[in-house]
Amino acid sequence: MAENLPSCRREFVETSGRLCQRLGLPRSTGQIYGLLYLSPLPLSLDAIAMLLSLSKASASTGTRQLVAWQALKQVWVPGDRRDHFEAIGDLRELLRTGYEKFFRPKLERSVAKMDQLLANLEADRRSGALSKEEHAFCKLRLTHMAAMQSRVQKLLPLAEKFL
Amino acid sequence: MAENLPSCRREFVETSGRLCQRLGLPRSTGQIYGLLYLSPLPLSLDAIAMLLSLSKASASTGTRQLVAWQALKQVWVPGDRRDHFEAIGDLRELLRTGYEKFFRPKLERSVAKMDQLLANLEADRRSGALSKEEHAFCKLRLTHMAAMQSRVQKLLPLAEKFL
DNA sequence: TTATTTGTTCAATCGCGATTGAACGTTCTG
DNA sequence: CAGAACGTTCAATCGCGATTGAACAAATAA
Repeated sequence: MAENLPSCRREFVETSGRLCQRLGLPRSTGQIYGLLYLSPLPLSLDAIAMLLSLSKASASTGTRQLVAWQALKQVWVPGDRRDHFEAIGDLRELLRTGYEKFFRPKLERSVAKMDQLLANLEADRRSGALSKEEHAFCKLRLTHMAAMQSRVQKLLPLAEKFL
Repeated sequence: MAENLPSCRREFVETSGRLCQRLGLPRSTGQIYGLLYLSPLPLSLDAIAMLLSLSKASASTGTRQLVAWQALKQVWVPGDRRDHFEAIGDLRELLRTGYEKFFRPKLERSVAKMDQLLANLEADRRSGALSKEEHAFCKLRLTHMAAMQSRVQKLLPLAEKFL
């Protein structure tokens, strides 16, 4: 990022990059979205790579990821055969699809996992690997956790409406 | 983790370890909490390290972290001068303090950052680094984001009550 | 056709933070 | 007192995933 971006945009790129990093996503992805979120004009891959001092490879994978998340859209710029990208500014919708594509599947798998754990618990009891007391204790804790899980599952759709 | 844990507990350790890993926390931390969450008896540092095949150093730092988050408590076991640890089973409270200690400070800093960005925006406008149109566009987007931020800030305390 | 531009893919590298082993201070024990 | 048990700290290492450079395919231009 050695380039001629206004300082507020440079700072925003840095911030959004770090945010993504904290969330466990590639920093470059956040930088790309940050760059385009404050860009009045759509930018080409080359421009993105140059403005952010990223390799073309990173820019390519990053943009495709972001398009898949519907955080960017590709726009056609007359007289230029390169793809151009612009940010989709609707953050609410972005959160919604993020939840759908990211959190929800994970939550559902965690619920399935919990079922599996509870089944395993009974199997261990039958095989004698767990004493009666140990079994009772684990069952209590696991069911408590399962209850919390389902509360979270119910909460998120509500949160979506609230935002 | 080469040890004599019942398979359901071994699996739970693995799962909670991976969960923490996904959340950007040390895997060992999740493993420790998972081990103790399903342990009817408090365990010593040595026992934790052995059962999880972790170094004493990891066990030490992990347990202290978890104690700081009020996810574990230290209990005294008569006739043993080692510290013993047991999990605090109240997950709701755990989430609450996690929010207080982890999310809230981060949110507040992000709000401060947003103010700074908006100030920077005006400075760039005055210095001529931003054209009138660019300034207007960025301001629109940033204020939109600020609004979303404050909605999230209002949501989280409500979510806490819901759970 | 050949040369150029554009974007993707993939093995290799790099950076960052978790993990470790060793050295340390402290507290207990004999 | 010396020696052992226990926990912590810290520099060094290790693992994992982001990032890259190069090779590639596809589309366009000359």
